[in-house]
Amino acid sequence: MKNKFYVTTPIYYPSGRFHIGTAYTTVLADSMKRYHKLKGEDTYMLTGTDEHGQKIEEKAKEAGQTPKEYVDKMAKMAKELWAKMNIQYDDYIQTTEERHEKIVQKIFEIFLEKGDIYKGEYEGLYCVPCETYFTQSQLVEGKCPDCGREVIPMKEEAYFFNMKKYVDRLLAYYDEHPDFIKPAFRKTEMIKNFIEPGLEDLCITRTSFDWGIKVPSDPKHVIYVWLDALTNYLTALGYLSDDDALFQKYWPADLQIVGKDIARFHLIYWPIFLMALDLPLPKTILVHNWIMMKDGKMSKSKGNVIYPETLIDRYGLDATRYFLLREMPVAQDGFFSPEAFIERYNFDLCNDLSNLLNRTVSMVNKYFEGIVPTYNGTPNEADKELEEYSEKQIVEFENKLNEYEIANSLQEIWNLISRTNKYIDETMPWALSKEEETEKLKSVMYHLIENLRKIAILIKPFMNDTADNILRQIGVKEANLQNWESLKIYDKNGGQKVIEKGEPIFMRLNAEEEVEFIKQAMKGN
RNA sequence: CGCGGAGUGGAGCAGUUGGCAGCUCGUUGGGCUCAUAACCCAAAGGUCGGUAGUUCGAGUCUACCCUCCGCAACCA
Repeated sequence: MKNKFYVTTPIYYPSGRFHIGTAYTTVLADSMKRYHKLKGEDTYMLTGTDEHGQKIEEKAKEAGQTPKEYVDKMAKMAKELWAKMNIQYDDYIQTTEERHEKIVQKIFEIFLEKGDIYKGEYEGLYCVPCETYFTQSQLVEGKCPDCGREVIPMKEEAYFFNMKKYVDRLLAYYDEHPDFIKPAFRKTEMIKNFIEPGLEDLCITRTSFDWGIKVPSDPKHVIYVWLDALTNYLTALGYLSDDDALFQKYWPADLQIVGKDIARFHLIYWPIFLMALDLPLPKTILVHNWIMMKDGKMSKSKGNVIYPETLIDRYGLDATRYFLLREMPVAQDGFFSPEAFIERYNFDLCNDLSNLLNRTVSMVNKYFEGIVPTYNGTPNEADKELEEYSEKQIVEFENKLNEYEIANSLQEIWNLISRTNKYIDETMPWALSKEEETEKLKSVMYHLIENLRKIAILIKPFMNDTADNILRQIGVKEANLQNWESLKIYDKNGGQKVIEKGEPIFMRLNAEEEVEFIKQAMKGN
């Protein structure tokens, strides 16, 4: 029986163009999926868009479209971006699809019957012109943060979910499942900030706007964002539908990735909803931080917004994915800067990785007419050491990745790349050639090609095309030398022909020019 | 007020269970020539925010304090 791996991204709110942060979350999910797939697991990845609510209604009006026309257009754009980024999602859910809306209504009625939902009054500070409620802390100088006008206390009839009923169970669950929340400090944050002071019941309906899922038994109410949005992870699998085969197979989720802005909803309300439905909880919810700019958050007015397309079009998909994953620490905010991007490109990708491939292919051609020698033991002192080091790095890599320390796991791969570059200097193949130490030279070439093979497999989840390119250039064709299992093999490579002239996978960039290019692109946005 | 995170050589960061302070970039010097002026080696550079304490020994534990960032509940 194969392991299964179900990974989700949040459903994004399509009120504007997706920026690099959205791309980051999705690349993270995609990479984890590809990693588990490469290990032979049965994987399933879900992404989508959260398409209800007042803001969408407004955006649609601005665009002169119906809300549904608007969200369909946005979903199409999102899918185009994910195609461009080679995201292997298995399903894309839109919360305006019938398969979702029907089930959300069903879930609402279940909660109502169970007595988890009750009708009450929502009280808040209301801005009449903006038709929006705000909390005290959202106000700017006591006034509406959007239009600056006075807000007035208002009440409206609303349904609430009885969160208090489940608090103890939630805390017990936190306690018994240390892997449930990563990084762990998010758990402390939730407990200290929201649970200990007394968890409030969650308002789950509104009557002040229309663009949402109607409550079947009380249709003047529209189901408010969180019950609608969070349940997408279930409805996409066909939960409570006529065909729930996917649900049976994949639930509970193995990994749910969310940004820190929506941590509270995923770490408190979401598990409680699941408990109320008597469903198992996801194994891990990974909360990642944000991509910041040197001068703070990305914003159009600061002219520091970077879109993924800009980087992909000029530097390629793999370089962009590499930068995001390598530079963002997950548990801490990461910083984007044009300088850092170009440095990563030039140093890590060109100098270290691409150059290692290039010099190796060139030497195999020069010394052995392009035929990779077969394994002949370890006649060089350095061979054995390299083998041991490589083996160790693969373990380190997996340890880090399994803890979702993505940036560090990539670091471990690059340590292996550096070590392999160093191995060339240690063994000095050019000297071995001159001295006609053929057996030793063969061993060196073998070990270089073998390490490149392993490096290619290791980077495959993150940089698929680059991995394939490396394997092609070193002539590795058999499938059983390209899968995850084959990382354990060290003596079955060889005999094949490398390409005659190495093709640089990354070419060195002119740092000054490119930094300027990215800066201009950011201003242009 | 409260809660969470961070404060380590010029810059950006690692430092699970306390035991000679590491990495990348930059700087300086050297090596090599297979490779994209790339690659490899070496050196300089830090009283690990502050104070007090626990300990044979603390960047790592405790207390208090300072600075920066974020959160503060229905804003997606």
